Amino acid sequence: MSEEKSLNFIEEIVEADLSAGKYQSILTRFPPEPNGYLHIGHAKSICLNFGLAIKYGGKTNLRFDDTNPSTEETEYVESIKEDVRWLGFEWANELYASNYFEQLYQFATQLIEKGLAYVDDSSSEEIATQKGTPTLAGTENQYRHRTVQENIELFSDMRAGKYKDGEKVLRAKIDMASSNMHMRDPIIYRIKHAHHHRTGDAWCIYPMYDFAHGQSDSIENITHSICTLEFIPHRPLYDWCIENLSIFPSKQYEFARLNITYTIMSKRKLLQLVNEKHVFGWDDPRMSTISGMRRRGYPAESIRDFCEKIGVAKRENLIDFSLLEFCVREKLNKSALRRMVVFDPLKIVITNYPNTVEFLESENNPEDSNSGTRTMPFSKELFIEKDDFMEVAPKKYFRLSPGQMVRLKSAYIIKCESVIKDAVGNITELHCTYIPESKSGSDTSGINVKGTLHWVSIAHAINAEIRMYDRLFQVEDVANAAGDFKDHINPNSLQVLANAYAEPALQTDPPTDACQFIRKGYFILDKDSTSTQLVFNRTVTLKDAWAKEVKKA
RNA sequence: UGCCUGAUAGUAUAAGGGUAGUACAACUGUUUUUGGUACAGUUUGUCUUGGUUCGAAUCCAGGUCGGGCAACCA
Repeated sequence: MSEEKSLNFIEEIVEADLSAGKYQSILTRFPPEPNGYLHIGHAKSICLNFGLAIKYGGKTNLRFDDTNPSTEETEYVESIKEDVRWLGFEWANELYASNYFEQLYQFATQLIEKGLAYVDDSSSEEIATQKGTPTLAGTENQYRHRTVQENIELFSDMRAGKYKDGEKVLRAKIDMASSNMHMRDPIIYRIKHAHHHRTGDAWCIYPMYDFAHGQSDSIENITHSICTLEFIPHRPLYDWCIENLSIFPSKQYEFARLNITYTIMSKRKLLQLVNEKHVFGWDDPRMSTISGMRRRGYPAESIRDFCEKIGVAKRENLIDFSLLEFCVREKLNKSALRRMVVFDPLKIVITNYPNTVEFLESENNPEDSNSGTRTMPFSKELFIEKDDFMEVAPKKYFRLSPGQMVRLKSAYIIKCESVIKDAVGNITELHCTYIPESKSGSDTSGINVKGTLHWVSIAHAINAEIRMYDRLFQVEDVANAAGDFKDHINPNSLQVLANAYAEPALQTDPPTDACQFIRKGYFILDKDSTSTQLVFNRTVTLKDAWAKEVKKA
């Protein structure tokens, strides 16, 4: 039982319960409301719930918390299932709180019969007023003293559709003076003449979260019901319902939700970004949604690894976005195919190279000896990156400049002989010479150069559109920044490069996973690609020590 | 001026009365046909005041600061 990695507080609880014989095995659940797409915060919960079951030999249910028909849709159910599966998890049962509507109705009736629930005719404003404030006790109203029989009939009439929305509610009769606001006779059923995505028009009353969640856990025999910190004040009510209904005692445990710098983690705000067209959709690669990250090229393994690294605790946290990027790079460095793409071209002519084409071999991934090689056409006229040449080079600049030599990756060492300019003095091309005996793999030149550049043969290059993403927000702590969160949107979060020049392998053999454009970063083919136009999303840049050096100067 | 929570490097997370450790970030080097990777190293920390103890991040008491709670949302 003593592993190297220390346990988080929930794992400790589970191990204690198991070793005390409280449970033979554990059952957890992931309970999203189908009113939006899943985001990286949900991934933390998914990894926790499913991870616990895997680690301790239990099971996990996927349960849709669909008790509010006005916000929920089947589209969301489908996306949630896709995202959980993509993350690499399989649920034991696909369930819905709406499966239990009849059972929940019976539970409510039982409470009424025990004198623990009553129908209240007050308006929502009246109920709010009577509730008091955190420092002022609430007051009881006349409806609280209705008889059991009267309540049974009224509740039955509510179900039968005799009342309009808001006319009546069912409340638990607990304590209007409780220091916990949630215990001041919480509403447990409301009237909503709305179409439900699963039960259709069968119901016009719907249970509130507090009367559905715990009971659903209990019905499923969930042993450990894990949720976020804001539900701590609900726990006494969760336990109250289970106790007064005498049903299976599921237990609720709370952990701190995930926050990441420069991003938002709220379904409501994410929906706003989509509706107000600040992004192109739920799966926009800049979004913190699972689908956005998938489209961006983040591997599921990286997201799981990230969730493992951030840990589980009760303290509020704000995780550096760079940790997520680290996880992505760490995985992709090992698995991504290497390719060459020139973003901003500068033509070079190798004056002493014949008018022929040579196919040079280049490794697909130096980190993976099983990844093999590919060939790249090499010719007299090439493109290199404009950034990789400076007419007047500063100290420690290892790239090309007049009279200097560099290696072209997997090809030859070249020397810049002259700079060709147009009438206004713009550099139009470079004339270089190559060292024939410096060919990669059979270099006998004895020359050592500091810089290695990526390149493409102009005649063979194919066109590609590159979409480069940056953080969506400009402030670290978006949720707590002053003003509206939309004031902090980064106006440059997307830069599109319409004409990049890619090596032919990218077209003849399009990669399905993210690949590395050497010296540029990791990129993945986007679904917007067509047979004639490749479109790539930048997943993440490479670390760039030179950029840092330049910044310092 | 209520109730509930929490506080360990810049950010997270361990140490459960006995060496404050790990990861990311930052910074130095070494290696390198990616200024990538890999490797080696450096910097930075127990909110505060008392108490118990041979010994406290850990136990006790007070304070300070942060978060949550008054939706017919979840």
